[in-house]
Amino acid sequence: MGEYHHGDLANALLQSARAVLNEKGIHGLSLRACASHAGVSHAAPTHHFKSLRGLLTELAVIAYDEFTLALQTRFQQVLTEEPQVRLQEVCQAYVDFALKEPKLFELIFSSIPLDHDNPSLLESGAKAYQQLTGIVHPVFDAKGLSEDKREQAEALIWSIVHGYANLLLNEQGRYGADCKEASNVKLPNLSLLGELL
Amino acid sequence: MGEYHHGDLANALLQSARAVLNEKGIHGLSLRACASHAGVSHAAPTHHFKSLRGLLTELAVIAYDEFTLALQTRFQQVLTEEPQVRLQEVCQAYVDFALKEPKLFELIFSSIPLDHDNPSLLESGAKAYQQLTGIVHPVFDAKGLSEDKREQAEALIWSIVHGYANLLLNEQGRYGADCKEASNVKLPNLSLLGELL
DNA sequence: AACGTATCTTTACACTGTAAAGTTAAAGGA
DNA sequence: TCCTTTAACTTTACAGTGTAAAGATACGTT
Repeated sequence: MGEYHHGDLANALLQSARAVLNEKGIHGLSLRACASHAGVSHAAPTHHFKSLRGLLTELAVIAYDEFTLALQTRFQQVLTEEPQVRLQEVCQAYVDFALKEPKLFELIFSSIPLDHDNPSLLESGAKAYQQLTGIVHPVFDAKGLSEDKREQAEALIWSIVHGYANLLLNEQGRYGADCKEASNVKLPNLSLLGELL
Repeated sequence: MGEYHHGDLANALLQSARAVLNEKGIHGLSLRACASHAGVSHAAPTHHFKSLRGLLTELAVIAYDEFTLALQTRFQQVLTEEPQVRLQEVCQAYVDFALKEPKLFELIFSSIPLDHDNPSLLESGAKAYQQLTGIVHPVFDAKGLSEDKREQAEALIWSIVHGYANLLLNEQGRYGADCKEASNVKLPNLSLLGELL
């Protein structure tokens, strides 16, 4: 806890990593760039995170936590207790997070190699998942579905949101970041599909 | 067209790239590994593809074409002309392709840097998109929707499929490739949402 | 005060993409 | 046939990367 040369380099490096990530993108991020950004030697990170993958994993934990918090906060801000309205609102929060923190979102939900057996990551990931299921459950609970059908329905719901966010980020990555005036995109009302399918 | 040392190195390299991609994954693929796999010097690819990005871009073109073909083929195999049934079937083909060629799917739909202004890529990408819209359109055509609503509905449909495929690949990448007995996953019937939302 | 240890730096190495120059083979014209 | 030009590679070289190992330094503890 004492102050060495730097004080709390681990967190400083995570912050640097986040900065570099947002500036250069995931594929432009390098361990040495993070170190340089934090003002330390290029081998310093190795001591705090075993490897680049280790650093990215810890950053993913932060991402998961912020993600969960964003959903939770939005959920609590909804005035109604109508499950359907709450779901729609949290789905919108899901999309909003993806647009507000595209790189962190990508870090979590892409194939970038992380330590997927890291306890912190597992815990934060589980919490996020738990948060999600806790929100969809009430929507289908009262409808008297079989376990099977309910799981299918939940999978479809999250597929919509996740796919929507992903496709948005794809467009954004390819045709410029402001093609949709970022973080102001409205997810269509899910009930629209109810009328049509 | 004449035979030099190799004959058609460009295609050989693409094939090698595909092999390496499927074996080592996208983040394990290297230009030098492709060259070595094709039995040529490490700098040979540069002459045919400007860079690694160039090679991946050409491989993405192949991926797009196979993707489009897969959807098209499935579409034509459907016996009914019922738009809704056809849609479900093509959506299943979408998911099947993602599971059968996860690396190619990832190559296309992830943030891996490609030459997104490459004419071949633009064309193949456009054809894929055209194939997709051509299939959803009939589903909503007869329903007398506003232009706006129809676009929203289409976006939601593709979000479902795309998100479903992505989430599947995520699971697969993390918890082993055979956690769902690959390429045998049934996309829930979309009409399920119609009953519930 | 002195030792041990955590924290960082220096050095080193294998690997990467890519540029540049050298080499070889095919092609085309006199 | 010979010569030139050009395409298809190889060789060499260099900057950048992750990471391991050893050296230096300041802190905490006894």
